[in-house]
Parts: sequence; structure tokens; C-alpha cells
Amino acid sequence: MSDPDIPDQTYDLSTQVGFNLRRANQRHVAIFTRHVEGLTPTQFAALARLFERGALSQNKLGRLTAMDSATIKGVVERLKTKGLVTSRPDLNDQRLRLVELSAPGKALFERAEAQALAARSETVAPLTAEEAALFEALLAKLV
Amino acid sequence: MSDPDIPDQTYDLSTQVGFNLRRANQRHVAIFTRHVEGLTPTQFAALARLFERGALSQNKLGRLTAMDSATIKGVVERLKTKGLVTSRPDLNDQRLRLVELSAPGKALFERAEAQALAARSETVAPLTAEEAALFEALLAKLV
DNA sequence: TCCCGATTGTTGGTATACAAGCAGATGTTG
DNA sequence: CAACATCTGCTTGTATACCAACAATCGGGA
Repeated sequence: MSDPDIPDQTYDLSTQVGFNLRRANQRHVAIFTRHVEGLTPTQFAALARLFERGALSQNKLGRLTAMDSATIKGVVERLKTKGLVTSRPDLNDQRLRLVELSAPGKALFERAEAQALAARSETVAPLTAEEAALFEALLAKLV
Repeated sequence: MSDPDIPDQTYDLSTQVGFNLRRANQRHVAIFTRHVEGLTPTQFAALARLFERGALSQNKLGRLTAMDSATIKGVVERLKTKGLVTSRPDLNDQRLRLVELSAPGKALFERAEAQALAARSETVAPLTAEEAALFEALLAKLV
């Protein structure tokens, strides 16, 4: 996974953490894309939240998946195009649009869950089990 | 830094690493943006590589900064618009476009370096020095 | 020398990601 | 109840990020 063009030692230290966070994320997205057919990581995250919580307003769903309102709008739109979610106005609060999993969306998520698990395994494969647990704990402090 | 809307314990475990990598990267970009005026993290990375290596072909610069040819093209274009880099054809190999720092680009990078260092510090601030070193070492195995 | 595979840069398309500004709906407070 | 701040969702603009396809160029081998 290491590119001989990118030196490990001589790289400007001041940017390493940010640069490597970006690269690690890129690598994970690539792995996820190979494992999970038809869903991007963000789309999968949205489905996961809807699966665990049921109907949510679009903005609330965005907060739960770390996307701002402009981003979640596009994600929901594409999920709707695929028939995985539906959206309808909230009758009690006319500002809200309630987003909900469709039956195909629920079925797809349940299949995708195992694939996402495989992607996670491959992502942390360069680490031992102990290292992976430690890394995840430290990473959780940085979000 | 933690969002009460995003539960720490009950979140679907299968996506945690990828989801948190994405969030940690988002947080770093936000911190970087606050600290470094006028440069995105990717633009800074490109300037850093050009600073340490001198003139580089566009694709080579892309590989050194982990961007594909389509992405690096846009980055170089915007850096050129800002007058921070120049580009010219390579006389020995007509496929190549050599990209090089301009004097203002070099000056800006040298100022930005300290700011990027501050951004790095804030990014790992939730960790102790030992934890940060460990995290960086583990992260380096994942890129 | 001719051919052919590999590399470079470009383009078009899709998908995040965020800032800023907007209108409509809501809720609170004087 | 009326003024006001807040929230929601939308839109525009900018910036990654990657895939796929393409033309021009280069390099090596028959």
C-alpha cells in the first residue's frame, strides 16, 4: 500500500497528521467501494442511521452522519433516485422533510452491513488486533 | 468537539473506523482552514512538495501528494491563478508539464508552514504527547 | 525502422464537502 | 399578540476526489 514515490521519513513533518489522515481516508473509501456494491460510504452511513432510528428529518440525518445541509440534500436525493429511501413533509412541523428507509433500502442495508464489516477488516489489516483497537480508541478522541 | 447527536457507544460498529476516519479528516480540514490563510490542505501539500523537490511534472506532483491526474490538474490550475506556481512544457519530454514554485509561492509556503504546524498541534490536542506519537505511528501503517 | 505497450495530460461525469445567503416556519419573549 | 431569534431546507459557488475514455508522446523490442 506504500508508494515508493512518497518518502516516509523525509516528508515535511508539519503536515504529516493531516496528510496521512487524508490518505488513510482515501484508502478506506477505495476499500469500501470494492466491498460494498452500489453504495458510497456516506450513503451507507445515512442508511445505517435510518435503519437504527427510523424516520428522521433531513437535517437531523445530516447531523447524525456528519454532513451539512447542502451535502445531505444531495445524498438523500441520490438515495431517493435509487429507491432506497422516501421523503415526505412532516405534518406537525412544516419546515421538516422526514426521510425514511424503503423496504428495498432496508434489504440492501442488511446485505451491505456484512460487506462494510469486511471493508473495515481490510482497512485495519496492516495492524494487529491490539493495534487496531488502540487506533480506533485514539481516533475516537479526534472526532 | 463531540456532538451529542452522535452517540459514541451505540453506533453501528461495522462502520466506525471509516466513519471516524472521515470525521477526523473533516475536523482536521476545518482546523487547517482556520489556521492557514488562503491555502487548502491539498494546495499546501502541493506547495510543500514543490518546495522540497523543485520543478516536477504535473502527474509526478500528483503522485507525491496523493492526487490523481484529474485532481492535481485542478489544484495546479488554482495555484497558477493565485500566482503561486508556474507551469511550462518539458523540452525533453513533450508529454510533461513542469510545475514550479514562483517567488510569491515560495514566500507564502514559508509563512504557511508555521501555521500548518499550529493546525497539526490543534488537531492532536485531544491526545497526550505519547498518544499523539502512537496515533501517528499507527496511522502511518494505514496509508 | 516499425510497432506496440506505457505514460502524460485532458475532458466529462459523478459524488462528497463546506461557506454564504435566502425564504418560510416555528417558538419564545416582552 | 407582535417582534425576534432560531431552525430547516434550498441554492450557488468553490474545491477535492475518482473513474473512464481519449490523443499525443515516448520507449523498447521485433
